Amino acid sequence: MPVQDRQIEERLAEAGVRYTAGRRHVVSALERVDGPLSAAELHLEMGGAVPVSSVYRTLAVLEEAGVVEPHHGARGITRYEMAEWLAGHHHHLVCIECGAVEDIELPAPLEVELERLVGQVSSWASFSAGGHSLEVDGRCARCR
Amino acid sequence: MPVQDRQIEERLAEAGVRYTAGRRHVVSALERVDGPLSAAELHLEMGGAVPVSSVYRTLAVLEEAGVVEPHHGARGITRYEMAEWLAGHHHHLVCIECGAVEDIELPAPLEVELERLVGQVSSWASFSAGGHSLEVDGRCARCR
DNA sequence: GCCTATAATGAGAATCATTATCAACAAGCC
DNA sequence: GGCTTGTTGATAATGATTCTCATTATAGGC
Repeated sequence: MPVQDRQIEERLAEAGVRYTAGRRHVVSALERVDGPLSAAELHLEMGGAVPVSSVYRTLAVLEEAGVVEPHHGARGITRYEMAEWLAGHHHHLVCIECGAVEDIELPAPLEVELERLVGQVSSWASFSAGGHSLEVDGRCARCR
Repeated sequence: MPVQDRQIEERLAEAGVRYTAGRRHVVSALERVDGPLSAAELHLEMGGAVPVSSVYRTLAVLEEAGVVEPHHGARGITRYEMAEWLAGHHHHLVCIECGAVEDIELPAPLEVELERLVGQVSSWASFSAGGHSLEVDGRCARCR
């Protein structure tokens, strides 16, 4: 229904896959919550509507199509959130205790500097730079 | 022998643990290579001298004592490198393909800006900020 | 509407990094 | 020497993730 959904459907079509009910479920759960969610958390968030096994597969498909982005955290847990072009560019506060992640936006001037830097990095190193993300590590309110 | 080793020994003593041969092995392997290493990679780097099981335990001890820092990557793999106070502050190029990590240093002016920002963040969010790290994602030379 | 080819799903087994367990061992101390 | 406590190595257990495969849904062509 929302504009986003159209864009997602298109993106999936380009990738040659369907935008099925299960996949819509996962996407809308990710849109509902802000901050990345793991497969298990998504499974819960959807009240068990989609089995864990399918959540994993769906996330892989969505990642492949560039609809979601992974974020690797402590204890081998991978959390996903809507890709930058859908959710906007932002950075993360990561709790070193429980792995929870909060989104933050940088003041425009600093963001501009970062952009410029990332551009330079690409030429220094033999490295084709894509995105960038600033992670601030610390302890969240609950773990303090 | 090097100054570093003294500092590490002290740090471990403060934590109430010994700086044993196995632990020295792991530390020197981490110092030898630049960029973070996983338990398995360390095991190899040391030619199997220290069994994997002990590598994991050693890394946990070293992390607890603040001698090394973890870096969580794709496929649930955690890589470790010498802590900031031993290796200097730096940032990472992360290959989204193979998970390899290269270290980079930021130009001083940008680093200063970052420091300032991280300080502010701590007050905005109910979050006690510790370190920060900028991750630039892309494809490394080998995976290109 | 009905078939068929193909994509997608669910349940459970398999994999792989990591963690815990526990018996054997070493270091420091009386 | 014996005691206490920290450390190690081998192996079993755990937990997130991936794979497999039989079943089900979907899109097109008729």
